Amino acid sequence: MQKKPYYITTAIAYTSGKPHIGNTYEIILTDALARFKRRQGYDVRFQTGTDEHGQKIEEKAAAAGVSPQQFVDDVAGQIRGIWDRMNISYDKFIRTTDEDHVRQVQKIFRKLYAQGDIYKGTYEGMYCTPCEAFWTPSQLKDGKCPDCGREVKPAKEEAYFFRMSKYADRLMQYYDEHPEFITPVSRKNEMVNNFLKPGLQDLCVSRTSFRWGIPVDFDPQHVVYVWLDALTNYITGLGYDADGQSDALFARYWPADAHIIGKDIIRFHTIYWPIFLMALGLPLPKRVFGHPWLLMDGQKMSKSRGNMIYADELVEVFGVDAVRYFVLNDMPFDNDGNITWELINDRVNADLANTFGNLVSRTAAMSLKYFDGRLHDRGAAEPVDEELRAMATGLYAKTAAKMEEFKVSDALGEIFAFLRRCNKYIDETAPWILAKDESKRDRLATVLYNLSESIVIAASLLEPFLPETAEKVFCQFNVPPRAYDRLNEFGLIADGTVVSPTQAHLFSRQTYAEIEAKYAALHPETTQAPQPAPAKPREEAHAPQYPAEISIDDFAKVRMQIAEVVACERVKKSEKLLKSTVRVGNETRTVVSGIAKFYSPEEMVGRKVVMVTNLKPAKLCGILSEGMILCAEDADGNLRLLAPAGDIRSGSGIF
RNA sequence: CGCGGGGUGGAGCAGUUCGGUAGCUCGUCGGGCUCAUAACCCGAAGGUCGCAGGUUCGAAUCCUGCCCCCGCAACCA
Repeated sequence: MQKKPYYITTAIAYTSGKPHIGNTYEIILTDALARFKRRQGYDVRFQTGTDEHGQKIEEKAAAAGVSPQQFVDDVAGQIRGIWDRMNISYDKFIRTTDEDHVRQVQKIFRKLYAQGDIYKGTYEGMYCTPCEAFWTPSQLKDGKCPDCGREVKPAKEEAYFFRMSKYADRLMQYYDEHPEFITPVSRKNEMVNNFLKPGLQDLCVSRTSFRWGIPVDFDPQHVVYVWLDALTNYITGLGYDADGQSDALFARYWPADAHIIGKDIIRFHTIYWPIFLMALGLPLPKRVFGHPWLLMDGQKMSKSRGNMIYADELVEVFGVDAVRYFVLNDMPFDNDGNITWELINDRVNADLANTFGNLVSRTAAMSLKYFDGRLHDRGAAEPVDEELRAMATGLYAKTAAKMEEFKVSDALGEIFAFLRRCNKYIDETAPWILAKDESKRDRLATVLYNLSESIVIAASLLEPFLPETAEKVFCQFNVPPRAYDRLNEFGLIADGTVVSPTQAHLFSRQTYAEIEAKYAALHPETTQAPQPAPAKPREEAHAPQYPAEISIDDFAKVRMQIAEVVACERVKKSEKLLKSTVRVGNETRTVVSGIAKFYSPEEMVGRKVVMVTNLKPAKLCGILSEGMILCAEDADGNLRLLAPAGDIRSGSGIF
C-alpha cells in the first residue's frame, strides 16, 4: 500500500546568531506534528534549515573578522546542533548557501524576469544614509527618517521588482476557496484588510547595497533580496528545477501540506510566497500555520533586556523531553505563551514527574512485587474497568482531532487527563489490598494488566512529543510501540509479557533551589540566579546603584546648571521621550528626556530645571540630546523634576 | 485618534464563533491511602470575568465609550 505523502516545513532560521528557546519552539512544534503524522502512516518529509544571506550577516561577519561564509558555517552548525539536541527528526536541513539552492534561485529569477513578472526599475525615494534605508514620502515623519529622525535626501537605486498586483485577485480567490489556508483564521482578515484591499505594492527583489547574497546571474551588480531567496527553499529543497527537470521528490511532495512559521512572517508566506508560486505555475501550499510567540515572563526575549533563555541551557537543567513538553504544552494556539524558570519547573514536577513518571513507577513496581513482573489478563473484569477502557480506546481519536488543527497543547491535555484517570484507577482498585487476599489474585493480575496496557497506549501517543521517554516506557514494559491504527483496541499486550526489573525513573522532581544552582553552574560569570519570582522586576531595575563613596573631585566633574525650558514637544513615535529646548544662560540647547509619562510638553515650558550640562551629547531616537534634566525617581518608577526652591537666573551653577 | 494582541479566583490558561448554572492545571486548606518519585485519591475555600453604560427575560460572551498591559519599535543620558 502506497503511503500518502505529507510535506511539512519550518521557516528557515536566520543565521545572525544563536537561536533562543522561542525560536526553538517552532522546530519542536513542527517535529511533534511530523512525528505524529508518521505514526499515522503518512510518508512524511520534514524540512528545516537556515537562511544565510543579507546585509546583517555581512556586517556581523565583518565585525567578527571572518568571511561571511565562515560566519554562517559556524552559526548554521550551532543551529543544527541545537536541533539535533532537541531530537528533531528532520529529513532535510537546507541552507540557502547550498549550491543547488543558489543555482535554482538564479534560474527562478531569470525565468520570472523573462516572463515579465520581474522588471528592472529604480527604487526611488528618500534615502537615509546612516540607516541605509529608503522611505516613501508617506512614510516620512515631518520630512525626516521615521527610524532615526535625521535628514533624508532624494535618491535612486536601480533594483528589480516583482509585479505583485497582477496576482492579487487570484490570491483573494484562493483564500476564499481554501478557508483553512491561513491558520489561525483571524490572521486572514489581517492580511486581506491591511495588504490586499489597499492594493499590493510591487516587491523589491534585488539589492545593490551589499554583496552577501545570491548574484543575479545576468546582472551581477545585483543580489537577490531576501524573500525570493528564502521562501524558495521550500521547493529547491525538494529538487525543484525551473527548467522542468525537477527531482522525483518534488513531484511526490509538492505542494506542501503545512508551513509552520512565526506569526511575524505570515504576510510573506500567505501573500508573496503564493504569488511567487503562481508566477512559476506551481500549486500553492495547503496550509500556513502562524504560531504565536513564547515570551519570557510576559516580555519578548531580547539580548538587550538580558532575558534570553536558550534551549540547550534548559536541556541541561531539565532534560530534552521536559523542555519539549513545556513548550508544546504551554503554548496556546493563538495567544503568546509564557516561559519562566519557575513555570517550567512547576510543570515538569506536576505533570511529568508526579502524574506520568510516578504512574509508570508504581505500576511497574507492583507488577514486579506481586507477579515477578509477569503480565496476565486473568479476565477478572469489574464495572470500574469500563471507564478506563473506554477512555483508553477513545484517546487516539480525540488526540488526532486536536493534532489535525495544530492544537498540540490540547492534544497533550487529552493524554494527561487520561494519565490522571489511570492514577485514580489505582486508588479505586487498591491493588495493595487485593494483594493481601489470595482469592483476589486474578483480579489483581487484571488490574495491573489494564494499567500497563493503558500506559502503553498513552506512551504510544506521547511518542511524537516525548520520544526519549516513550522509548523508556516501551523498554520498561518490554513491548513495541502500539500502531496507531490499533489504538482503538484494548488488551494487546501479549499474555506473559515480563516487565523489566530495572525500574525506569522517567523524570525527577526538582526544587527551585536546585534549578537555581544548576543555572548558576551554567553561568559562572554571573552571580545572579534566574529571576525567581519576578514579582518586582521593575523595582529592582530602578533600585539605584552607586559606588560606596566618591571624592569631592569626582563630584566636581559633574557640571550642573539651572536651565529654563523655552519650548517642548513630544518625540514622535516615542511614548516616553520629550524634546525640550532649554536656555542655559545665553546658550540654547536641545535635551531629550524620558519623562513624557509624567509631564506634558505644555507644563514643561517655562519651568526652571536642574541640568547636567557637561554630559557627552548622545542621540535618542535620532535627536541629539545635549544634556540631562535631573529627576527623582521612586521605587515604582515615578518621576519628579528637580527644581530650585526659589527663583534664580538660568545658567546658575550648582555646587 | 498609527497597526495589532491581551485584561477570567493567589499563578498559568480555556470558555467569547452561534448569549442560558464560570471550567482546567498548579498553589492553599482539610481528609484518605501506603503500590509509588514527600507521590497518588477525595473534599473545601477562593472569581461583581479591567471599568462604565446599553441591548436582552437573561451578558465573560453582543453594542458604545473609557482605563491598563504587551508587541510592531530603535529610544528612558
